[in-house]
Amino acid sequence: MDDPEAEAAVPERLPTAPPLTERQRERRRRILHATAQLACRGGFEAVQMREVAESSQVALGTLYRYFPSKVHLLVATMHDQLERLHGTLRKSPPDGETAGERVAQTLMRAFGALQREPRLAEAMARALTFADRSVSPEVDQVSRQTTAIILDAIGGLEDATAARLSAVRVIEHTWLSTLITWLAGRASLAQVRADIETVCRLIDLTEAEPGRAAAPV
Amino acid sequence: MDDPEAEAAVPERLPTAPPLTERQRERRRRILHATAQLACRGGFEAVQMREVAESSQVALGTLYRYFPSKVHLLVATMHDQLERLHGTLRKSPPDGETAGERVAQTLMRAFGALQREPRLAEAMARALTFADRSVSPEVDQVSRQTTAIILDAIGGLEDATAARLSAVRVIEHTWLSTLITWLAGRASLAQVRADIETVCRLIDLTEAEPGRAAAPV
DNA sequence: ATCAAGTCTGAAACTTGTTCTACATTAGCG
DNA sequence: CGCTAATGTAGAACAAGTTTCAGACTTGAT
Repeated sequence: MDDPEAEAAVPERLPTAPPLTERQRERRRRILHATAQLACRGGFEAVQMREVAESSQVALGTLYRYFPSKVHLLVATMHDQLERLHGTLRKSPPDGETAGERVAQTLMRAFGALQREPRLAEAMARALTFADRSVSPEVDQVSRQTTAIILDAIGGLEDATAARLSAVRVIEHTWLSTLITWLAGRASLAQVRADIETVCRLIDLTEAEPGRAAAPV
Repeated sequence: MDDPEAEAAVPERLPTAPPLTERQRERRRRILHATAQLACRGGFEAVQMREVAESSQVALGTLYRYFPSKVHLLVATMHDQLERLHGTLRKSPPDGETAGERVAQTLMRAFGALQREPRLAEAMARALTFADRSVSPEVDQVSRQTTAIILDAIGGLEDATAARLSAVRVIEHTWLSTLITWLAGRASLAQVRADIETVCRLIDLTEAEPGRAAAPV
């Protein structure tokens, strides 16, 4: 019936971006701000739709018009925060020797940033992994953002090989998982660091697209 | 306050296993069976506590005495299913050349098994990553099981080095994440396979512990 | 067999995500 | 301007996870 294996093709209605008026963009901003604030105080469960609506001075129905579910709301919040983070990261590029080291460095920096508001991070990360098919487009967006951050750290503007893209995906998975594991108190910071460094070695095992200099083992 | 960084120490009350009577074990079995059955039909959302209670002929309050939340229930179900799976896998060990190949082979086999009941897999996997601190002991149990499966595939009975353990954790994260991503329709089977194979290379980059071939403790 | 403690049951209540309804406001347009 | 469709509002209603409670049933020890 609706098994997976519908081969990942989910355009949905992201492309349909009806231009928002000023007041609407303002409302949206207020909502995301209220969400982040509530999340900072008490994580996922403190983000209650009625509270968000009240804090952002918007009716519950309106909140649902902007974000069709709590998960959508939190994934959008993650998108928002990641954008900020990506900007920050750009300003001080990693200085590792190999691409793998640079990626590890960048991810640990990102990790540090999220650590500063652990409850917000928890809310966003849990929403992200709890998301079902109906949130796929939005989750994909976040995923593309993460990919962009990693590719930035690798540095080369070249197209990556399939092997390298696979490595990037694996790194992404690992990054999110370790984050969640740490947030749930099931892993120490040392383990997180070790795992990030471990997985980032995969980058140095893959060649960049021909014509570029890369450092194999 | 209760930030993470309480340095991952979660004994909780798993050690306190009050011996169950026969009828109790029977009830528990019925509950897990009903859960799996409902999950097979409609995934996470079809597992409704009232339904589970009714299907397993147990009062709602009793269900909650056995499993303090829906997430606990589904994580326990995963534990149950993994036990079964581990048994199956043991019977036909992987035949790859390198440890990494064997691990990849085993994980793809496990993946195949879960694919057969995608909705059940979805329910269990989502519960697992959605779990918060209150479920840490149970999630850890599942994690240990997965680790055991991977170590089995590696084959050596030797203690693994820290580097290798880190690799195993990374593989675990990747395995779960790809599963979820596939279940949500955001990745193709080919990508799953590529990512599993990619991450399993990490195993062949790490040496097994020198000399000793016995279990300490 | 009996009693106390612990378990189970059925049903209602409570919480929070989500939906719906009836009405007010706004924005774009002829 | 004045209309109309879309958007926003307040609040009730609904759904499913979780809690609570009074009373019946088991169990284990005496």
